Amino acid sequence: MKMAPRVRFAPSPTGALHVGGARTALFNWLFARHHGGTFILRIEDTDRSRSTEESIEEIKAALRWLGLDWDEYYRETERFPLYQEAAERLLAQGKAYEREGAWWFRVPRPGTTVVHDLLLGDVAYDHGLIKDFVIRRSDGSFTYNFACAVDDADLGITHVIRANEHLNNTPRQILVYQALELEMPEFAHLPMVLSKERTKLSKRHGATSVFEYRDRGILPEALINFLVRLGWSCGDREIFSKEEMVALFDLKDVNVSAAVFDEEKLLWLNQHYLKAGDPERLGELLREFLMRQGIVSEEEAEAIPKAKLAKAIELFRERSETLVELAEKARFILSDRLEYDPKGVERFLTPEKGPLLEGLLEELAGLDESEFTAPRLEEATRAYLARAGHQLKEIAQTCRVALTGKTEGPGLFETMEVLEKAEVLTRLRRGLELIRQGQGA
RNA sequence: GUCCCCAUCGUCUAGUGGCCCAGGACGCCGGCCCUUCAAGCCGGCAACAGGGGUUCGAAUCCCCUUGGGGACGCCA
Repeated sequence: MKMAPRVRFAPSPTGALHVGGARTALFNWLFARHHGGTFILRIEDTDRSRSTEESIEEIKAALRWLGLDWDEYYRETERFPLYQEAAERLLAQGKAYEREGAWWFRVPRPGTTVVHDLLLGDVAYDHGLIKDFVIRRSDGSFTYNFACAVDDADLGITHVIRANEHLNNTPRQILVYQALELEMPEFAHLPMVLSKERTKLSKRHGATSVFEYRDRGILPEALINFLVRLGWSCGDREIFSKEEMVALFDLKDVNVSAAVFDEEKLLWLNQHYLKAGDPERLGELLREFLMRQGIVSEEEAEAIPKAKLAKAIELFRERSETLVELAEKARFILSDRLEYDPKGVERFLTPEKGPLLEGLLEELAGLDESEFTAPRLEEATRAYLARAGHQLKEIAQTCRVALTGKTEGPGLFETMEVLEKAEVLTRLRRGLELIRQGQGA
């Protein structure tokens, strides 16, 4: 029986959590959860000049938003004595030396260090190519390659799962383990996530931070599902709930070549989760989104009935890829301030449609409020149209523009249902008014 | 420049020597449905980087070339 694994995600708090880091965190989290192990969040803030408290909080918030919970939490700046003791030991043993105030690790030469990578196999490094490196800066702080190895050993990390860009650091860390006679973890270097320009992800290439995607209306479950497929696969499957990922995830199904972050596919997944999710829950996400983006005030957002938001989700999720789009499309039901599409008005609110629209208005006015359900509305409308000798398609768009200001949207009768009787009559009358104005002009 | 990693449709990938004149998904194109836009359904286009080996047989193994990416800090 193997020991339960202990893995860590070790970001440096020098900025927002970006999607590449999120992917690394996800793989570590999945590995831990799949094997019933421990997932540790360790903040690598040994570079005090570049680390900020804001970044730490944002990274934690982003991980929580993604649903990646950690079991243990550490900050390297709080573990100073550990590094100090280890560094002094190396100095005393002559495995490190001081020069110009900094402490340097003495790389044994000649020699070779082989990284036994779980994904890549053996990778050999000639010590002739590895320069001595600083372990303790002249200001007394410790460097990454040193603190990282000491920490991983001290925390009993069993598997170091990190991005491929760290592969070349690994021999140095192995040297530290050996010099300190520490037990070594397994290593697994993940393929990089590349921008669509095929370069390392950075702020230069548009949205890269997790929260930027959130603010662009991406659902956390969509982002997680998208990220897990960057380097991991399970036959032909594309859709995975978090529980399914945990059950299915295995390092042996992780590949080794870099993956490009394809936003089109993210958008498709996002719409998938929009369509598949519980309307009430998504409705609440929409409420938060409306608030956070300042689309409506906090008071307004809180005043919107739960049922109405759920209805907005149901009506618009088949025609929206993101919450941004959905919020925009659903505006006409969340607010009575209509914005008419000029082209739609010009094309459909025309004089010859007047009489038919007016007739429909009268017909609907005769209906009881309780009859404002999509099926009943359709029945009544079709009956009226049949009597008048017209077809639905002759009036549908006119009606839609009057009700929503737009030429596209959900089914006409569903739209009427969600608007309810009073609002439908008001807007239809306003539409008639616009027709008359158009005539006069 | 040096070192390291990688190489299947535009993109994410399946494939682990014969089941592959290469499968799925996104995107794209066409059709159906239809009160609009979508969604859905059906169909289509599209790849084993090149060259050498190994083998009865290579997308799968080896070598070279080319291409891509990453690392070369008292950053992580």
